[in-house]
Amino acid sequence: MGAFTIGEVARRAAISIDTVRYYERRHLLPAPARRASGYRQYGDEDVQRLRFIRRAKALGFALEDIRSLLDLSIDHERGVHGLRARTEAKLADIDARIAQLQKMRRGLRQLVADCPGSGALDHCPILAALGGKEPA
Amino acid sequence: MGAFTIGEVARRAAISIDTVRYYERRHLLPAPARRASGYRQYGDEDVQRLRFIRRAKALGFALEDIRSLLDLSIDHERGVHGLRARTEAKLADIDARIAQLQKMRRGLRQLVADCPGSGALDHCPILAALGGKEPA
DNA sequence: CTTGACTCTGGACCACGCTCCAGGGTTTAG
DNA sequence: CTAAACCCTGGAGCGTGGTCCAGAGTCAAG
Repeated sequence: MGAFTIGEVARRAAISIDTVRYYERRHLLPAPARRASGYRQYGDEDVQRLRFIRRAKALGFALEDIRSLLDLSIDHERGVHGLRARTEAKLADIDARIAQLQKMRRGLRQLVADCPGSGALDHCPILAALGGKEPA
Repeated sequence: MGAFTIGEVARRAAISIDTVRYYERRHLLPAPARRASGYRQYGDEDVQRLRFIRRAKALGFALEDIRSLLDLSIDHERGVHGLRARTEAKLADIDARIAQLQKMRRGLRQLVADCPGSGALDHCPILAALGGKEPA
């Protein structure tokens, strides 16, 4: 369906025009067809791809990671060479991220639970935990 | 009771000398006393402060956040409220990230399940999981 | 006194992920 | 036809969080 201008595709993907061109330069988005005038022409698949990028970015993936995720799906279309290994590597990466965040979360959760919400800062467990002693 | 040089304080806090000076420029660390020669002189409280910064950073706080946390510690009456609120906000942010990562993880799991290393699929589950439709 | 390790300043530079700008050309509504 | 709104390119600039460098001075050991 779509034969969108860059402005339309940007609006549909809820990102800026500059960002669309930036992603093209960074090869996260394939170079689109051009009109005779030089205007870029996009389709629905580009909107999908840009939304994918936006969501993955919101999950904390670097653009480079996202590019490899996208490459992964291209491999998928082409017939799956080494796809499983790469997918599992990505999965391990995600698990590590989750574990890291959960560790962080437990630390902060405990601090909030212990925090009286009032009183002298000298007794604040958050500061105590952050400023605590270390071995060596 | 130290009277540490920048090298010593950096080593004790497990960060680089350049980073110590960088934190000073960014006002995360007060400008230290100087020897007649101009050498910076640090004390134990600086080591503590640098360790605080390192820990807070590991918990996901931006340097700017950390600077306000440190500033808050000056305001003993109000400090705890602000600190607790900031910590809780950070916690909510972390929870959201975990939830989204788990969603993505499920998508990738599905991809692995659907694609055991050979054969072809006509649809990418990652795109399905993350590139899904949006309102408008 | 010499040597080597350390420190000083200021500024350049890096990666990341945009964001904006100038100075053009194009498209479209009235 | 005109004017507004859009698009093009290339490159500069920005915020974050550092890292590295030159060219100079300082300190401690032998």
